[in-house]
Amino acid sequence: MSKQTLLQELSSRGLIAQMTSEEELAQHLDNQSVTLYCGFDPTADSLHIGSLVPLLTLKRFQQYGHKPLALVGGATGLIGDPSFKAQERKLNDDTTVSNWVEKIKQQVSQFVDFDQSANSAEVVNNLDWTKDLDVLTFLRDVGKHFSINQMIAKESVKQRIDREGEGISFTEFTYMILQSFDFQQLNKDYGCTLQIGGSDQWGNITGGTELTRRMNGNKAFGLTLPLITKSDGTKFGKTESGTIWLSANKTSPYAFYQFWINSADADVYNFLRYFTFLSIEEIDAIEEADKNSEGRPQAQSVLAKEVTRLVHGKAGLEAAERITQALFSGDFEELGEAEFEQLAQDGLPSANLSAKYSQAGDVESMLSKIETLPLTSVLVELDVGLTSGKQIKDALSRNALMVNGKSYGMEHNMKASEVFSKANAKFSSYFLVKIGKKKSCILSI
RNA sequence: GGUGGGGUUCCCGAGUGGCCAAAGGGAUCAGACUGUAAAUCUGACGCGAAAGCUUCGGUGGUUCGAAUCCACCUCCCACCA
Repeated sequence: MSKQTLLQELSSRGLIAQMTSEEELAQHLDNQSVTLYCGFDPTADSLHIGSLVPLLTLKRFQQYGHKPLALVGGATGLIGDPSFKAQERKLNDDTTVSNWVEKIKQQVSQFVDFDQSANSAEVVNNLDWTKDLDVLTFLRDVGKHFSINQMIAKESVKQRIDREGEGISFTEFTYMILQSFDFQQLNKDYGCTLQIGGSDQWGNITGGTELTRRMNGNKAFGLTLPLITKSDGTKFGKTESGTIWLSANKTSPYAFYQFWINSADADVYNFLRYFTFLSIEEIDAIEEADKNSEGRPQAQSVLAKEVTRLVHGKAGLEAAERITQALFSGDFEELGEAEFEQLAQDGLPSANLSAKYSQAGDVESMLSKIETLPLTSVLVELDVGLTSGKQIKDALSRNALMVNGKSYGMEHNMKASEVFSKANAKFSSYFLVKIGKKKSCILSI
């Protein structure tokens, strides 16, 4: 690793949005191993790729010898962060949240090292120090340090307050105080002097540095990461099938890999800087090479490969590549019988027709059953990632429904039994169904 | 508690008695062109293969006919107390 400082590296990756007292922070980080933290609130049973940048940044700090604390918001998750949210959010009940906390703890753990060395990472839960805090103590010892005037002036809640037709509850308004209290607490217990987070967290973070100064008399720092944006202005991290999650149960490694491979040219080099540990030089080299070559850039596949490996490991990456290879680079004719099984296991949606449409599970009665059904409803009922008959109808009307390489049109809609006949099946039992270019599934009979 | 303003299909947002499954925009999907890009063009976008069916916070009512009018309820917001 070159003799660049951490802050220089972060900045050349475009990973710094704002920081408190830059000069002092640079010194602080150069002179010693610093304990820093970043919070992750449990708003679902998994984190999504929006949390990936802070997670990886924690690791970058650790690589430079600093000690990361990953805070899971068992307490703050019960309240809900109002920062830059247009609307008041629904409260989740405490058993749900504590379930989520457990899952997220695990997830967070895979991104930092717990090697027990001096800068070994730790996971903490802010419920541990807030659950026994009583209201009066909180109001007297903590609340007294906050000025409402300042709080309502913060950009993160200002638009909520100003916006016609919306308001903010005291509960959410207090979120900032809780998060500030976390920082102060970690400062006291772990000597934590730096908090990082998304740029939407700036207000909450500076609240924490202030409180730490007032309550503990210690200097603390904050650093925020940029909001990841896409060149076309649409929201990063969402696709038609919804959010891209880090959990393999919610977003398969294959789908995850596909998400990255579909990055726009205008974004992909930035994403390489944000989401991978490739050096700046390597990334620049890729960009240069792509510029000089005709046709398809290699950046997307490098990105997909790197990030998928980070999140889903080697096995997950291999599965994703196997499916991608089978579906996109030419002919599936070369797939062997075992590979059909493998694709289903690797995360391509799959279903068994006989099991669904025949009580005895035999092919004959299945075929006679689907004889009367339109393809559109068969494919939807099989629950292989096709949510609406409209999608299929649309594909049929353009002959874009491919079953084992053969395309079908609207005239086949009432001929499901013909399409899925034994004669058409690969190895007498498999169908690779493609709807359009990018949606596929495996059916067996 | 009072006064006023609101709740429309994923989101924003038109629509104030029939021509409304409901304008427009965004997002999304598909096709053509491509590189599983971008841009552009085309189509879809409540459910349904279709005939048709179900919607405009809820329940009742007026009417031949209601997202639109009336009553009550409910939730949200602002201001006042």
